[in-house]
Amino acid sequence: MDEKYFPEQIENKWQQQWAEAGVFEAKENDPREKFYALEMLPYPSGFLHMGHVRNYSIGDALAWFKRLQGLNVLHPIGWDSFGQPAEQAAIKRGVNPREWTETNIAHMRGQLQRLGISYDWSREIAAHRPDYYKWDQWFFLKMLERGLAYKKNSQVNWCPKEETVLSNEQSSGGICWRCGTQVEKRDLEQWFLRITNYAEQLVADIRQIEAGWPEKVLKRQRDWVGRSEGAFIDFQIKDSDKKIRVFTTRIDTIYGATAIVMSAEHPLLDEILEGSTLKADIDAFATKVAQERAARVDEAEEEKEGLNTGVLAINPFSGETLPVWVANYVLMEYGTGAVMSVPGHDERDFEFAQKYSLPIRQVIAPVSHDQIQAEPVPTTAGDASAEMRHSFTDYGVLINSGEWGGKLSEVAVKEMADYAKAHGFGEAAVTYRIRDWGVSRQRFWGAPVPVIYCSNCGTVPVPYEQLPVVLPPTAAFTGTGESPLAGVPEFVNTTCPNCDAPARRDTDTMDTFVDSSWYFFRYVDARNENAPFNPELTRQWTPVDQYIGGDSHAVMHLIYTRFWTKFMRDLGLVDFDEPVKRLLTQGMVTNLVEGTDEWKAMSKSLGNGVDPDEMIAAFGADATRLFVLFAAPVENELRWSESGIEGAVRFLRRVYTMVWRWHERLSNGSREAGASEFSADARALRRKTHQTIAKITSDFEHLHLNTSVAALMELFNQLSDFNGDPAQASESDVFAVREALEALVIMLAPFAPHIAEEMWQGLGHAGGLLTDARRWPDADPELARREELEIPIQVNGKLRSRVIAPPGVSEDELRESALADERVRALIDGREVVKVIVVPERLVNVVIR
RNA sequence: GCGAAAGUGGCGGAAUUGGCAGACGCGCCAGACUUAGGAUCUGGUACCGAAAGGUGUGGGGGUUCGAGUCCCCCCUUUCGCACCA
Repeated sequence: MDEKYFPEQIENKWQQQWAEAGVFEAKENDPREKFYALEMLPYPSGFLHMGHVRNYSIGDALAWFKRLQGLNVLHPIGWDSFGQPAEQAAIKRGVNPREWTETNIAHMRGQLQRLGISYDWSREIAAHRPDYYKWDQWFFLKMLERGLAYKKNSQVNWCPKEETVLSNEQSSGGICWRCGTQVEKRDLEQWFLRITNYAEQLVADIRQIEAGWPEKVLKRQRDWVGRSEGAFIDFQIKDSDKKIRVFTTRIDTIYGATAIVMSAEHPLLDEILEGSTLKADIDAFATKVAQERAARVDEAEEEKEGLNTGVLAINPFSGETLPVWVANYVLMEYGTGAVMSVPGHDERDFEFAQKYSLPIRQVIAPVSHDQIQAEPVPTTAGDASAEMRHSFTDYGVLINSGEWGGKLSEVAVKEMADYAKAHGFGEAAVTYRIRDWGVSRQRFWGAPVPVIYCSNCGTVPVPYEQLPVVLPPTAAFTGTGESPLAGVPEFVNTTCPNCDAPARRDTDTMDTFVDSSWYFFRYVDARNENAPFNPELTRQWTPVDQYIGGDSHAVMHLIYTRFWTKFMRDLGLVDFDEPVKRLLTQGMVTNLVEGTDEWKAMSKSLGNGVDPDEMIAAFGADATRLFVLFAAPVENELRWSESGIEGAVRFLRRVYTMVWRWHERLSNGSREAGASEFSADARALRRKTHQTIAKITSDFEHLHLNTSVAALMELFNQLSDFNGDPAQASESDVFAVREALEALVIMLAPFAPHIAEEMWQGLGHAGGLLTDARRWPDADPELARREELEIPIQVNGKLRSRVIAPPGVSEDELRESALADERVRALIDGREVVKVIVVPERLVNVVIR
């Protein structure tokens, strides 16, 4: 090692050695316990940003830790390389998406390598290459075979700016998830995947991962699936054989229904209004609602509006006739697109009824023991609108409900659904908010949908042996909204696999979330040409032990990949339900926006970005990574600070200098503890060493990396205090220093691997830190134990003194020495000692009066 | 509006089961070495107070010998959801 710390030199040296020795390449035939550490694969935009650096530094620390602990670690990386930016670049600047993407990947790979992230590059994948997307297509065909992929003409979310279809998740809130543009609705033939078939499992299996996933992610997933238990009820239309089906979670309130309210988009409307003089009005209303919804910019709720259709429906329980309304607050996308309006017991219905003077009827009374009822309970089934100021939405006891009166809501909910089923006008039902996953994209830069349309045979799947359906080299990027592939005759025109007649290919490509739904299974067997992966190998490596990424993927990616895993399980490719055991959603990296005092996520448009390359050049990869991990807990926002990173270099340089001072003495001296006794200082150093080992080892369990770094600094500080002259040091001192310094170097490796390797070598070790042997030190609890305890003494809860006591001191002894303490005696003099609380080995509290 | 999480020095943040609040770092102050210091090293650094001592974990109450930690009310911030029947 050199006397001075030159990060660039050391980092180049070790990056080269690691690559040559292939130390990060995971081997299958390895008997050691496996660990799969995974970070979300990046989109190759061209440049790494600090969010990536944080993500990969966390993952790398864990990967190193597990390797040093002697585990067989799989730590791969790849590229989410299909997607819109490449195509935008093609449209705007005429560059070829493939070349653009490959150039970006090459650049970013270089950046990752300069950061020294310990990836197994031999398993690198890229979604845009035919050897990868072939398997997207393969999975698509499997879905098709099993009826999980289907085509339907549907209203889809359309982003006018990006000229493409978006999934429901991608257009959440009516705006495009990428560009923020107001989303429109369009009618298009689209491929869908039946994720709804798995809705129940997506909720139920959450309990398998509860322990390892952040609750906030699971909550969002539960909300997305939106499971809701209730009942369907059919309301017969008066003087007609048509029925309106409603979904309700509160069938117990059905005697309180005073209207049926349908969505303005409800397909049944046309039928039931046939010949009605109001039809034109209703149509106009429907158009208006659609427009208002599309134009809604602010997030506020619209005022409820509705229109009476003049049609009447019959309440199957009470036989009563109810008016049928349409209203803007009933959504076609949820439930059945129609509700029974129970203003007495539903806030929205209440508001609606108030506005349109519909009757309000109370049919549930609160079950209260001693509490005065807030609302009067009418004894007749009359209109209660005058008395009620709010709806009463709690469960209670049924009143004004015919033969059901007196039953508790909980009971009625079940029995009334059974009754409806027995009489053929409804049944208990579970609905879900989640809808099927629309995967068609009118895009060039994606995996082509492997389907052929033949005028004789109809829709024909591309035979497996003809996969992959390869993208043409280029196309005309007009940005017209039609897939550019439609303008490439060599691609479109083909022959029917069935009858050899001329036929046309599907010109849509798949949503890029398809690529990322299964990519981490491909890492396991990245070069397999005959299958997406070998199930034997996935059995060895998956599920993923720890997945790390931003929480922006809490719903889309992470729900799709859970769905995909369940599908692969049904195909027999994997034998578990959940792909990821533990998930960490790391916080954002923010920086001050110039001219303000606001911390915002780094971005080009705000001009507050920090270039990782510049940081590496100025401070080194090790210091950059160390700072990123030290500056904040991994799940918190990380506020960038240039002076903070300087502190990290300072620390590394100090450690390096200390190793330099000792390295000759340590690499020659005896490795035995020797017969001589340890001095008090040496014992204290050893204590700190073993305490630190214990602390960091357990911190890794919860990825408390910031406190691990702090512990390393503490150990170093104690070493500095110990120090002394290496040439004069006794054998036992040398032993204590070696123990501390070697532990420090090894435990630094997950945070700053290059300098750790360099120092390890400097301390006289050949062959690098990573071998098959378990190198992580073990904490010896005996050595970590304190020799004497400083026990705080409180009087009436206030700290007044301290006494020194040996470990294992008895409660009586502690009490005695506390009461004998001079300062305590002065305070209790002339007062009555009420009691003395002794917390063994920790604290004494003398209570006086 | 609903839901969740969080509020600790000038800043980022530490603090097993309630038991010494402020670890570690940044910044700042003083000193040393220096032609110089935005390098390095040493020491100091919650607040008030000359000191003794007192006060302190968003605010108010409570439980307890003892509360950053537990309970209740309120305030603020961030995030998520937004008519889900």
